[in-house]
Amino acid sequence: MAKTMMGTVDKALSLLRFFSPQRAELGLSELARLSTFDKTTTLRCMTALERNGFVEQDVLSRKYRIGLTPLNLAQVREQSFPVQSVIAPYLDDLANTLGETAHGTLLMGQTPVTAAIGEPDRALFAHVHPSTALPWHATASGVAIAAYLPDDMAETVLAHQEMTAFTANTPINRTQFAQALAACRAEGLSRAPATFEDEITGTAIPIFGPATHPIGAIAIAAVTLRLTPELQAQIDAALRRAGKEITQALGGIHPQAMT
Amino acid sequence: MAKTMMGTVDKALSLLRFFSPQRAELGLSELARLSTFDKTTTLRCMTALERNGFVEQDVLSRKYRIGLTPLNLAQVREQSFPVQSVIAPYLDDLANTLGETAHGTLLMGQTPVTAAIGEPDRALFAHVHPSTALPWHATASGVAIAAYLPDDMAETVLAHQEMTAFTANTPINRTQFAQALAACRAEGLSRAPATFEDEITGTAIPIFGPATHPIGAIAIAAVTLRLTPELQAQIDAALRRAGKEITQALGGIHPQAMT
DNA sequence: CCGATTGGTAACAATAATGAACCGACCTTG
DNA sequence: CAAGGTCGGTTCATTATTGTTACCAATCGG
Repeated sequence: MAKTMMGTVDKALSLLRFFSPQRAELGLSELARLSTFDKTTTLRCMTALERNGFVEQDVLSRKYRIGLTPLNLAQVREQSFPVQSVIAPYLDDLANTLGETAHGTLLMGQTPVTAAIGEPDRALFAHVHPSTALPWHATASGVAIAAYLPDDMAETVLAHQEMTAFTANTPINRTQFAQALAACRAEGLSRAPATFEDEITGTAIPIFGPATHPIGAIAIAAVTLRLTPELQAQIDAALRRAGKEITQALGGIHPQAMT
Repeated sequence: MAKTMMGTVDKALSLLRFFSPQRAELGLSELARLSTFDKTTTLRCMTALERNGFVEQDVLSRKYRIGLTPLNLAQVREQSFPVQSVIAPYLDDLANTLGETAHGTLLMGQTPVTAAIGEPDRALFAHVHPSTALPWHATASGVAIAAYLPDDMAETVLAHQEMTAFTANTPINRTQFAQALAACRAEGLSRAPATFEDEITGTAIPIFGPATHPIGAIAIAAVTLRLTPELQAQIDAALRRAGKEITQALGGIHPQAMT
């Protein structure tokens, strides 16, 4: 019974999620395959999206790409309730002072997506793909958000999780994942030692919205090799401070669990 | 047969268009009234949009606002097929050299929306609302785009036009509007002498996409009082040049009508 | 305390979405 | 060059999704 009861608008909207900087253009059949929707269903959704400027079609290749309407919506959002522009300066600051990559992840619908990046001014640093969806279980940001998700949402989100192993350290079953969540709740901070990419250690802290729900997270993606205990301590402290300030700046409220 | 039957996804998507910087938050009933959709229809659409992060609901006031997903989509779009970031520098340049407000309008779905603004460095200049929909008939940008729209789209767009009079000069019937379109096609440039706001004279030139369709326009909103014939000539020349360059930079093609 | 809002729900008839089969066009590939 | 695989797009009977009317509970303002 819990098979597939997705409204048509949900289908249409979810199709947009398959576009990313890496996959900026998608054909009809391609899109239908990815979404597991029928081809005609996909077509109708895309034409509806096109009518409203959410996607546009290349005249020659007939491939689809994100349209211009989202630009408008994003501007409206940022002008009235800025989030990205609030987080960005903190990330730049973190990256500069810590010398490692800082990135902000926002919860978009049901998936965490990298929304802003701050890169340190040095030759070698972790490279984070911008505007790309992140796996819940394998990233520090994902765990940090999931750890504080309200129960109902946590279930719907974690239910159909893939738990694919990106590295040897990636948690691949519910037990390991639950451990990571518990550890995060205990410390108020999530740690991802090479769970997503080898050589990179993630540390993340959630950002809260006005309902004590997490709306995202900020994280440091540090090169494991040069991650001394001292640096880790600096990262932890800096993240805690920045997280608190950002949550406050956005008018958010920490759940009582965190002091 | 004005009873347009719209698909459900169209309804959901069109609901998003009612949000603007001026009206950043909207309640359910409010939204239902604006859209003329039924209340429960509106509710179902909004919850679907919320599920996917296109809107979010204020916990206290239960009002809706644009969500975070559009931020992601906008980033994906600009990273792969930049438009806004291409136009913006031209606008700044135009504003500086001409001393009047320059603004870029992009065709989003069926409506032209201000996407970028360049303001001159002086005390008095025309103020253009950012991220706001523009009327087709009353603005130089609207006319410039409409004049080069493919026939099928022109019909669907112009069919249900309101033609409200903003000033004494606003074209208020199809004949006057058609005249403006013809004038624009003849000159390759549209002129709006106080058709939208008194004291402001608009001049616009369309920007073309790869299919020789207009995808938007750039315009100068000049203070009529100081608009000498010499300045108008400068504006015309600067717009023609910038329009050509932007169209080219975006990989667009001018229709043969324009040389 | 009242009537008029608000957001949200339940139920059913009617409409609109669905997906298998089909099409023509365009590639490779044998 | 014809076979076999794509591709985007169309048609149409079946069926599930949608819109509608009605009803609730909670605010709001006087």
